[in-house]
Amino acid sequence: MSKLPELTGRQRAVIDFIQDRIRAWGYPPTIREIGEHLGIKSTNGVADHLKALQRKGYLTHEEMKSRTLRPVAAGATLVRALLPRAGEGVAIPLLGRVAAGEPILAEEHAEGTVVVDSVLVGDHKTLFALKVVGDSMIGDGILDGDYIFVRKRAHADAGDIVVVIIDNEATVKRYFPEGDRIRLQPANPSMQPIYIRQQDFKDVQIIGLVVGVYRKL
Amino acid sequence: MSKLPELTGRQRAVIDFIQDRIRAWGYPPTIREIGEHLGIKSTNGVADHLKALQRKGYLTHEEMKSRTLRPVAAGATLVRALLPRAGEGVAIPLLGRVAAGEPILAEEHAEGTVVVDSVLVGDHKTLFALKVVGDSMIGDGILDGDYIFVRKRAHADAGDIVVVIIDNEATVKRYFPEGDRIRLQPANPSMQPIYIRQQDFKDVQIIGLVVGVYRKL
DNA sequence: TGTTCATGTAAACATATGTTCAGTATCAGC
DNA sequence: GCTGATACTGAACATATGTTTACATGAACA
Repeated sequence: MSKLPELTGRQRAVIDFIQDRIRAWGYPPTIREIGEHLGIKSTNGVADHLKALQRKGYLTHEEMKSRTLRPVAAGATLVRALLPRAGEGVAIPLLGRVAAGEPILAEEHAEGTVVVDSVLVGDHKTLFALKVVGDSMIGDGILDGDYIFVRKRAHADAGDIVVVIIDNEATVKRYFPEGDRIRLQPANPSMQPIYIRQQDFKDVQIIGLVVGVYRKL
Repeated sequence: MSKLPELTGRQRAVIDFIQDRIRAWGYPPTIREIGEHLGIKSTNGVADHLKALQRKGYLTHEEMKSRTLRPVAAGATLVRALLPRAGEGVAIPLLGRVAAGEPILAEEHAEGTVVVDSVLVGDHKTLFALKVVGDSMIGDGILDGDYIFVRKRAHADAGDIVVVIIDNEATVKRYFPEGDRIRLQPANPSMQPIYIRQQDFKDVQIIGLVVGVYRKL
C-alpha cells in the first residue's frame, strides 16, 4: 500500500464527518452542513479543506453537483481504522417459513431483508431473521411477533437459545444436552420441556443460535 | 410480511433506475436525471411517479433536499432482491445519560449511533436510543441491558410505554392518566406503581414513546 | 357519460448548493 | 523577514435541484 499524505486534525475532522454522515443518513453532507457541524461559518472555509483532501487523495467530488463528496476507499479506511467505529448497517434476510431439508438460506425463502447495526449482531454473513410465533420463550423476553436474529450453526452449547426444526417446524427453545437425550426448554412456566432421545436425534436439526431480538412496539 | 401495493410498469422503471444509479454512481439521481433517462421531459412527470412510490411505501425522500431519494428496504427487495442495496438503514443516536432540562437530542449526549432498518422504527428524525438499566419492565419483555428506541414526544396515550424523567433520572414505565394523578406502572410484579399528583406534574417530563426494543444475546 | 387515475408537457418559482473573489491571521521553515 | 500552507470570514454569484400550478390525453371503471 502506498502511503497517503498526512492529514491535519481539521482535515481529519472533515473527512470523518463526511464518512459518518454517509453511514448515518445514507448520503453525504453539503458544504454548508459540514461547516455547521465544525463551526465554520464560511462555505469557503470548508471548500479549502475539501480541496486539500482531494489534493491528498482522500476524497473525490464531482463539480457543480450536490452531495457528491465521496471518501476514497483506501484513504477512508486508513483514517477510519484509527478511530472508534460506529456500526454500519448490514442487511439480514428475513425468512418466512423454515422447513427441514430445504436449504435454509435459499433466496426463495426470503420475504425481505432487515437492516441492523453490525455492532448489534456481529458478522452478518451467516445470519438470518425470523418472526416469532407463540409465547414459548416469554420468560426470556422473546414475545409473539418479535423478530429474532439467528446465526446459522449446527451445534450449540448448554443453555443457548437455539432455533431447531422438529417435525418440519421451526421452534425456539433453550438447548440442554443431558446424557443420551436433549432437553429443549421453553421459557414459559405453563409449557413443558421437549425431550429428544438419542435415537431420534436425526429428526431434530439445530438451525442456529439466537443472537438478537427486536420488538416493534 | 405485509404485502406492498402493486407498481405500474412506469413506477417500477423509476425505482429500478434509482436503485441502479445508487449502485453505479454511489448516490441517487435527481428528478431531472430520472426524467432524462426515461424520456420524461417535465420534472413534474417524474415527481408524480415519485409521489406514487412514496405513497405505496417503496421510497423515502426528504423535502427540499437534493439527492435524497432512498428505496425502502421492503420495497426495494421485491424489486431488486439480488442487488446490493444502499441506504435503507437509519442511524439512531444512542444517548448515555438523560437529564431533565437539557436538550434531549443534543449531540454532546450521543455516545454513538445504532443503525436499524427504517421499516422497523419508522421516521428516524425524532428517534433516539437508550440502554435499559434495571428490570422494571420485565413483564413487557424489556430486560436489563436491552436497547430501546424512543420517539421523542411530550404526550402519551393511556397504556403507552414511555420514557419519563423523574428526579433527574430517566425511567421506562407504562403511562396511565387517572384523573388528577398519573400512574406510572412498572411491568414487574415485585414493583409498585409510581403515582404523580397534579401539583407535581411539573417535576415529571415525558420524553418519548418506546417504539422498539433490541436485545443482544 | 362522467370520473378517476396514470402519465405527461410546460412554465414559472423557491431553495439548496457549489464556486469564486477579496481579505485576515497564524505558524513553520528557509 | 519572506514565503507557503493552513484555517478561516464575508459576500456575492451561478447553477442545480425540488416544488407548484395549469392543462392535456387516454385507459379503466361504475
